[in-house]
Amino acid sequence: MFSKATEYALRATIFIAQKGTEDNKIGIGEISKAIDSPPSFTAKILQALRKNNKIIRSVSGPNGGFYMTEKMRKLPVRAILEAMGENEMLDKCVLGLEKCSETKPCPMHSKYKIIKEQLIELFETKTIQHLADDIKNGAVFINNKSK
Amino acid sequence: MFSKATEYALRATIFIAQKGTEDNKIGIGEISKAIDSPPSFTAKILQALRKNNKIIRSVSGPNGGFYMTEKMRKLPVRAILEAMGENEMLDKCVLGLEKCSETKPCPMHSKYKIIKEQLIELFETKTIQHLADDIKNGAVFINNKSK
DNA sequence: ATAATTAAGGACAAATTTATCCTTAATTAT
DNA sequence: ATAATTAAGGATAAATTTGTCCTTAATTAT
Repeated sequence: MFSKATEYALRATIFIAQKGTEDNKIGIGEISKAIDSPPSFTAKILQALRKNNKIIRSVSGPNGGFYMTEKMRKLPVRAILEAMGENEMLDKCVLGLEKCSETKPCPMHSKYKIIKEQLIELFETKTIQHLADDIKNGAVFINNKSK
Repeated sequence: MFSKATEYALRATIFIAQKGTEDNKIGIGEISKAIDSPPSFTAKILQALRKNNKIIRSVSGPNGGFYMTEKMRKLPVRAILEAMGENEMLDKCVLGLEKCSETKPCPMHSKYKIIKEQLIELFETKTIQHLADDIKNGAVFINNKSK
C-alpha cells in the first residue's frame, strides 16, 4: 500500500509518541531497533518529518533524541501520510488514469471510491496518540520480532 | 496502490477484453496507444500474462495480436492482480509488519482489515468482462486522453 | 517459396527507491 | 573549556522498477 519509507515513518512516529517525552528523548538507535528498520534511512525520514512537517521534534547531544509534544501526538495519521507524499496515492485512480474523475470515471471508479473514502476517514480520525495508547494498553504491537 | 506494471496490465487486459476476439486480434501498438502506456514495456507484461497466467492469448504474424476467450473474460480482476504479484499487497499490514496477525495485531489492524476485505471482495466479484461491458455501454472510460 | 507482419525474448539503459557511510553541527556533562 | 554524545546533512551505493531497442521466431498473404 505505502512505500517502505512511509511504513518506517508510521512505525517510528508511533513509537516516539509512545515512548518519547521532552525529558526522555529516544535515540535513532533505539527507535530503529524497536521498529526493525535501517537506522540511517530512518534517520533521514525523521529529519524530514521534523524539519519540513513539524510532526516530531529532536535535539542533538547527550541525552538527545526524538520526542513529540501533546499537540503533535494529536495529529491524525493522515498528517504523516501527507508528509511522506502519499496524498497522491489516496487520490489516485486504481487503473492509474490521470483523467479519471466523477464526470469521466474509469470502470472501477464508483465502487473503488467508496472504499477509498473509508480509508481516508480512518486515517483522518485516528490520531497518532490513539495508536500509541493502544500499544500502551497492551492489546496491540508495533515490533516486528517474534517475542 | 498498485505498481505501474499492474496498472498497465489492468488497462490492457480490459481493452483487449473489450475489443479483441479470435478473428479480430489487437496489436500491441493499438493497445498501448489506446491505454497510454509504453509499448515495449506493455508487451513484456502481456507476454507474461499469456505465458505464465493464461489470462490472454496472442498470435504472431500478419493480423496477429492479442485477444481473449469467453472463459478468460470471465476471470475476476483479482486474477490479473495475482498474476502481477500483487497478492502480497492485498495481504500486507499497513505498517509493513511481517508479524502482524489476528493474534498479534498492529494498532491499525482491526479497522484496516475491514476495508481491505471490501477491496478484495470487489476484485473477486468484478470480472474483466464486467468492466469491458461498462465501457461498451458508454458510461465509463479507459483512455487517458482529454477527448 | 518468399516477403511482410507481428509477437517473443534478450540485453541493456534510465529512473526511482532504499540503504549506507562519513563529516559536521549542536548540545550536554565533566 | 574540553570531551563525549547525538542528530543533521551530504555523498554515494545498491536494489528495484520502469522503459527501450534489437534480433528471433511464428504466422500469414502473395
